[in-house]
Amino acid sequence: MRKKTSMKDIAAQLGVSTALVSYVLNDKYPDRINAHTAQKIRDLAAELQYQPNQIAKSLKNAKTFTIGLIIADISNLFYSSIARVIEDEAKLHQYNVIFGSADENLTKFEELLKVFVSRQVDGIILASPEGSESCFQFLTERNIPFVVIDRFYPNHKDVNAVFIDNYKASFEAIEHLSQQGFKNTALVTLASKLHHLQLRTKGFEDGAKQFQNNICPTILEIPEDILSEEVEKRILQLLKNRNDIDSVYFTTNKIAIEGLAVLAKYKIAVPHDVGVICFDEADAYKIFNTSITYIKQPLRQIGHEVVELLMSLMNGNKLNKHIMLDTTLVEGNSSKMFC
Amino acid sequence: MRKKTSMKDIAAQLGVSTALVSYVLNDKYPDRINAHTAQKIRDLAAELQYQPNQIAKSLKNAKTFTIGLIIADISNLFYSSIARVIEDEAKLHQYNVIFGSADENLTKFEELLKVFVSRQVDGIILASPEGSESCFQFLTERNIPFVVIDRFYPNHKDVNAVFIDNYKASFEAIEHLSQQGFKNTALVTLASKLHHLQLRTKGFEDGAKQFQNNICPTILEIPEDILSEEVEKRILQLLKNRNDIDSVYFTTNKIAIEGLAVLAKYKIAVPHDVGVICFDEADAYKIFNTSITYIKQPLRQIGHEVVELLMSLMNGNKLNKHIMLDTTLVEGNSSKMFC
DNA sequence: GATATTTGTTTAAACGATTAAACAAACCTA
DNA sequence: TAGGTTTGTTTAATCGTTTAAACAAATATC
Repeated sequence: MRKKTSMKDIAAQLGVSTALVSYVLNDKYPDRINAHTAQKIRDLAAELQYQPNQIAKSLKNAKTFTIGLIIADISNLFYSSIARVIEDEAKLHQYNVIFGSADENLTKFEELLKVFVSRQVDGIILASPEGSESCFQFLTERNIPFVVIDRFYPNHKDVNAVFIDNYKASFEAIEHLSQQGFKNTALVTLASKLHHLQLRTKGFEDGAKQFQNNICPTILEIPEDILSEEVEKRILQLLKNRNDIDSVYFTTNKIAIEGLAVLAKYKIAVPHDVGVICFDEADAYKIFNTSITYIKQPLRQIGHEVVELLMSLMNGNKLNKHIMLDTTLVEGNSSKMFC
Repeated sequence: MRKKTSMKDIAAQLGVSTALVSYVLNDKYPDRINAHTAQKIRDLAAELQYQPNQIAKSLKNAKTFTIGLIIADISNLFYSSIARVIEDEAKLHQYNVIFGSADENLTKFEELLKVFVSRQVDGIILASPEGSESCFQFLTERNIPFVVIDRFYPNHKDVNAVFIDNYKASFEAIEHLSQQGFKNTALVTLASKLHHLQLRTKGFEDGAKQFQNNICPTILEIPEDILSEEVEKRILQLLKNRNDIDSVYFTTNKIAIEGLAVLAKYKIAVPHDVGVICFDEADAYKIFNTSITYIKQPLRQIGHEVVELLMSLMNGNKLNKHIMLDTTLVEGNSSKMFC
């Protein structure tokens, strides 16, 4: 039940000032301080298991070594994987991460932002929800460095961001399907105005036009808050009643899982009855009776780039970077017509 | 680029003392302070978008409103779901969460613990790895409230913990399989000395004895750090070469996914060729061609109980609670012999 | 009208660290 | 031996809050 040791305690026990203790433990004037005294201080600090009070340090230095991370939902595999990488990368720079889930909800998001500002985080990484653009000004005014991940706001080109080439990923996905012989791909996506999702749709449309000669391809938009059974109904309708559609492209892993579940449940054979390509990885793919072709995001690289960029901003560099990374197409059998 | 507003700024602009500002903004002596002055202070605070410096508050009050969370790996669905619930529950009490992944690695774990102590977290929630028992004394000495989740250390009955009835869950899983007609269940589990996993094994053994008259049931232990192909080989060997085994019980969701993937890949029909029951939920189950029977942990309740318990400890209550919660068996077709 | 009470506000120390500046003693140096 | 330099350490202010205690002016009490 011992009280936590402070510099004061060490100083008092040795009859020196706290300044000296601070200098020694921070190796401040190594050639000035008496070696013997220094050793005594270090020994006592070790004996009392002194741990500096990071809060006091933060107050004095106006630096908390904390990064705030706001994501849609920590229990979504994509975001938790990103969170994991960011945690590791931050640790390399002695930074810690505090996090919050915003659930694509503007109010929650703004609440979190306020809390992070209150806690004097040195920087923020965020995947901000629809309509959150005003936060950019809020943070800029307060001089708080931040980087947007996953998303991109074309009206805010001044905002630093790390994201993937969503358009190209989609475009190439359709190119791939077409090369494999699929002539009419349908898109199943989230109903959302978020630019990165729009780009996935755009890439799909342009790909369909270019590679499948399809000016007006089928698009199914699933609203965010819809019930699982309703999703099932809509996807089933698309797949059962439309013989002209020979393949499907799911634009998020959540939707892909819903979709694959429907395929499994209604014994729609992949790729025989319908070809499949998905965005993002998922554990679930391992279990599907056909190996799944999917678009893989470079998670580790995203995490690395975003932390490096943020560190640079926190070091006072004025930057305006848009780091766009490439995805990889991991080929399974779900997109092979003749297999 | 405006500097952050402090109480000092507000006080200076209105020609009052910071004490008064503090009293007003914290509603400290509402019937003492001149209503007009109070309003002026509140107005200016709003106008300048004053956000209290939580760091300074923490230093003064010796309270950070921060909970440290150490889990094995934030990118594992079970832990990220728990993290999510804990985040939400903590928020209800105005607490924030800082987190770290320990990867079942003792050194990383101890590092994290030190960082959290440094940062003066008010309490810690941890799923501590094998061999980490000495941390309990470390935390107790420093008077830092903590609660263990998921795991239980029988040699440390003084430690507060929230966990599920692993033994019963396993025991009932075998009872269920036996009721459905399965006569010889094999266990596939992680090679680990962690007590909660041992209990899953014990429950299985006792269940096999009781319900299947099997004194020495088959157990396959998978080492933690093994390659995926090697896992596949071992599971395949078990399932293909042992005709006497009619069902399998996977004790973690990670292992279950590996196992189900093997079943899917080698067209081993479930439940026709082999019955299946799994521990923990997974998105992946949705996609399997048979609906999966699994043991569901009450995640929300675990998160709720652990935060409530920690809050109580942080309020100075001396408690010694072991909160054991029940799991639910979610019945799918994978464990129905005649389906 | 002297004293007590209430009302409204300020003063100053504290939390645990950091750090510029001051200081004292010991040691050159010419 | 006076003045300068070096060595080793302390003093005191500071970061942004909180809060007990002090204080002054206005009001109530007898």
